[in-house]
Amino acid sequence: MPDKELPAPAPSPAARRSDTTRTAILTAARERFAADGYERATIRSIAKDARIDPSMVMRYYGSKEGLFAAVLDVDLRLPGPDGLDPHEVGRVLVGHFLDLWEENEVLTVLLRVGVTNPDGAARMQGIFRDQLMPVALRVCPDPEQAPARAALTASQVLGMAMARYVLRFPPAVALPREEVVAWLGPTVQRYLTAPHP
Amino acid sequence: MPDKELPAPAPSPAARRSDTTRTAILTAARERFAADGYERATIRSIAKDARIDPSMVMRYYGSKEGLFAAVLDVDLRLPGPDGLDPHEVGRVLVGHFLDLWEENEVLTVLLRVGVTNPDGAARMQGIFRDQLMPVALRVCPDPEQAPARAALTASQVLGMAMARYVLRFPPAVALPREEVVAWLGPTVQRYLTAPHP
DNA sequence: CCCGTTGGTCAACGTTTGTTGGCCAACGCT
DNA sequence: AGCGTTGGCCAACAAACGTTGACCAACGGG
Repeated sequence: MPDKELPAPAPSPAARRSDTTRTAILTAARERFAADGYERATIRSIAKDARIDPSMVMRYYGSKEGLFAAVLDVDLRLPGPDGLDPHEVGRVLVGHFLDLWEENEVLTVLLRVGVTNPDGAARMQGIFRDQLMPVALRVCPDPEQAPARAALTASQVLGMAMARYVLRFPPAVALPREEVVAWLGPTVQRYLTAPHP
Repeated sequence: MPDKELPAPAPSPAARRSDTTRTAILTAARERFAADGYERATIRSIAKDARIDPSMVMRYYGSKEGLFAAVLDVDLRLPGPDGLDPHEVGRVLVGHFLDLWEENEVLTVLLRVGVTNPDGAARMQGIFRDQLMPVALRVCPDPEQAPARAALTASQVLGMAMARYVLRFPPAVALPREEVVAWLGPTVQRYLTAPHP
């Protein structure tokens, strides 16, 4: 038998018996990547958290980078054209991002790895371009300014996430959610809709 | 590592014959740490950049963490009580931070490592607390709100630095300096001096 | 001139990393 | 029952890392 039949019995998204293990790995990886960043999160530690053998990670995700890519499938679920009151877009966006950041650690992973790893930075650029820019295009007065205004918005949102969830500056952590919205909402509102200063 | 008896012939800042090598190491380390982050910047690669032997790094800085600590001696040189027009503090601070960020890579190192490494985050908190908070205390109306207002300021400044110098979002990089000041200046001004919303 | 001090190189160490292949147990069809 | 397929573990690999200590070369005061 010179020809080896590859395992490949279920290339389709059928339910596999190993799905529980797969998601256990994914969950542990998300936590480890969020806590330690890309380089310090080792496959061995992820495997230990998931209570399986390190070699299983390789089997199911090919490599550390493959696992990382699987973790980083992020959908910001930004509001569509409806539900976007142009007068409230600032507060709405800030609140939405706070929700996202506290709902799970994916965004922390993204930020931590985007800062460390060039591939992570590229992925972050992609998410910014594909998900935040359209919102800016919809609400800002001059479409030509949309990229700049989206970038300004991103800078403020990312900065607060940084101070609050990654660096954990005590005053930023202590700030109640509604107060963050009250401060940052008008800023984002201005970045997106105010006339060019 | 308290105080071991180093060869210590010149514990005082006297001129040593090896100073050129020492600064060569420090320069190479700053660039490598800025480009690669703490974990990926290896002592071997730093030594190769400085064209010396890896063991010299150990000799002069004790360990990788020692070298890292030597790199991270950051003085933001924020303006003192004089030269702080309360009506212009926003624009002044934003401009000053842009200067700092473009003058050398130390702040990029700090941010990159602050995000990855817990010690780096601690150091960043220290710089924030010791250097930015006093400014907020001086210009903001209610001293009790100073920490929160300083944190808000830090979030916006850090976020822009992130988007522009670390993640390199194209629209953020393309923004001319004066436009960044025009957009972010009023924001910081409001965070520091406007009445609580 | 001699010799202690300093600047620097070389080769090796022990660990940890991502990754691989072989082996065994449980399943599910016929 | 029989047997191929799948899920999982174990032991090992090579490479790269931080770190160490032995060794040599040049300097400089007595």
